[in-house]
Amino acid sequence: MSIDDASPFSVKWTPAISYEEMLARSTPRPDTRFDHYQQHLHDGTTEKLEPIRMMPEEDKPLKVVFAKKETQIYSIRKCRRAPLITFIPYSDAPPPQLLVQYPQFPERSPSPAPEASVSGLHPPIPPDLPAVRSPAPADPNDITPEMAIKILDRPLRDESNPPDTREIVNAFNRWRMANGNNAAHIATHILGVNKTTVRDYCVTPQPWNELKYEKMIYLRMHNWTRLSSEARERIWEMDLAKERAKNGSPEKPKAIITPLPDDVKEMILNEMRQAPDQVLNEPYLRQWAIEKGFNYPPIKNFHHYMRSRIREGFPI
DNA sequence: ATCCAATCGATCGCAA
DNA sequence: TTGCGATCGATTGGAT
Repeated sequence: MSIDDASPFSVKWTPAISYEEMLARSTPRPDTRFDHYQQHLHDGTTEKLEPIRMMPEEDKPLKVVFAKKETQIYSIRKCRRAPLITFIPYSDAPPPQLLVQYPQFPERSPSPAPEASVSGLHPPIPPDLPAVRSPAPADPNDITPEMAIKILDRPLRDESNPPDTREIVNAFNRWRMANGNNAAHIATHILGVNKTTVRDYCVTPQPWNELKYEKMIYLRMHNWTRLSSEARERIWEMDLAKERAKNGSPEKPKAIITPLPDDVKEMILNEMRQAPDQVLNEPYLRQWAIEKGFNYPPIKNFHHYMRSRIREGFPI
């Protein structure tokens, strides 16, 4: 199947397999489901394009955005008059295999905001705001990188009634798995941190009121998932890493070092002693942190640090 | 000055 | 072959 189009790039797109076939594969690597797409250039050569996301929207054709690695982003939005991908009904549910990688967190019981927990006196406050309106302009095309930063960093309207961070992570993971899960781009440009850091903070999201400076990561996730898909589409193509590095951009919040309590350190060392020859791998540590109710990143750090000490001959 | 929490980023092995 | 998660050394800098 090939489709002629009148896009600004004047290319022809050749999907090698159908979308249904791609879905049937149910691969846990959604970003590779389109890896057979290529563009045919005027000079007769072809170039493989890497898909970077899918944009499912109700009652609309599926949008797929391609990127030619490290060069230019091609967006189907730019060539609406001739959709490059045939109309495909998109099921909202990601393939089940994807959920295995990002298990849903159980709902946390009532809001942990202690100072605002006077129930019965007031009607229930609606959970935060419905969608990010301001400072986003009506037309997403008007969003500038500077505005995008502000949109993503927009504080909660009501800090005393914070969202459940587990719901934030769930929503964010649903979005990323349904949209190609380009982890590196999401982390670097949308959230402004390394992808390893994002993964670590998605393991055991702490209650909003207990978050320190890393609140920024969850806030950006929160704001991102609540944007209109048009605004997301627009912001996605921006180099926000560059924008954040600019002079005048809001400074990255400084880390607040919180030493692990000694008893927690001792528990980790015990885990390590129980399997002296074996590597305590990250999936195990993650599960352990979840079960114990500890925040994962410091757990991982301490374990990592102790392992290097042990290699240097430090006894445990 | 030292410890080590927080973060980054290069590299590896695996699965598709 | 490719991209991902996992691994782990390196770096930064907060806390004492």
